Amino acid sequence: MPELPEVETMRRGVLGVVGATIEDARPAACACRPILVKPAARTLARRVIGRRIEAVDRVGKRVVLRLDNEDAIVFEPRMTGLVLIANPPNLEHLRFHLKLAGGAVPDLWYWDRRGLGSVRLFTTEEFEQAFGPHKLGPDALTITADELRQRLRRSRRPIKPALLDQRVVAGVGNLYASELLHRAGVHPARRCDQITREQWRRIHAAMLEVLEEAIRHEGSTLSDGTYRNALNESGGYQNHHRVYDRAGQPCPACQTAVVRTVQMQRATFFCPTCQKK
DNA sequence: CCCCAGTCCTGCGGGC
DNA sequence: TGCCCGCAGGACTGGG
Repeated sequence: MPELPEVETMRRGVLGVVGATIEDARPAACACRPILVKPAARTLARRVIGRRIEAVDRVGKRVVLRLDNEDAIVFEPRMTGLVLIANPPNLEHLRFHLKLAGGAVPDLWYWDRRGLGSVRLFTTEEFEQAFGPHKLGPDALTITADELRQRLRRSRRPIKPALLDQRVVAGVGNLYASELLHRAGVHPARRCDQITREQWRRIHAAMLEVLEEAIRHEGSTLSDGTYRNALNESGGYQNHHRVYDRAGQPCPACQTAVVRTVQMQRATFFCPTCQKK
């Protein structure tokens, strides 16, 4: 479930690799089915060994290691992936190992229980192809209210699934979409083309507030316990959720029971009192 | 272009 | 108590 706050927390947690040189890069010695590594592990290793890590960035829900030849290693955690500089939750699902020298931290690991994530190496051209403006919208932390509105105001889609579209805005996932719409007081099924300017302003403000607050709490670790920060510690924002995974429990604002619905085959949570259709 | 269903994967919780 | 099915939702594919 890593969304923007969780991936940003991972990114901050591994900043110590900046300045390190890559000594080796290989799939971890585990018994599990291999994840997607592109190009193939041997080629990837040949191209990154000896390279210095210049920066750690985030693009949407991915962690990006910028190398000194302008190539980029991109970790995409999808549902259950973690970028770690400490012991992983278990050895069984350890997927990839970057052996480092000369940084402020030992080594960097990619762990992924379900294995839906990937480790990929991109040239600048390939990176632009994959994550350029035609593929990925502006980041949720930097998009303006007007930009968000312009991108959706003519769409007939309901607002909640629209916020999950990474071409519209990058970083929002299922959990924070429900949370931010509750804070904005907008019903998740409200059609984008029927949302007022004032509501767009509130949606944008709530998006920033929720994401920044979640980053301050180092993300949400749900009941399955999968998400951890780079040091394999739980996040804390799950204790501040107002609607997500709280069906039947009282809305913190008005005590009405939170409702669970399904949109686009995904669970949506909202308060029928605070979020009128 | 716009929108949506289906797909991958594993662990777990609910129901019987 | 044990087993099985369905669900969790990232991003991508293909079709209408």
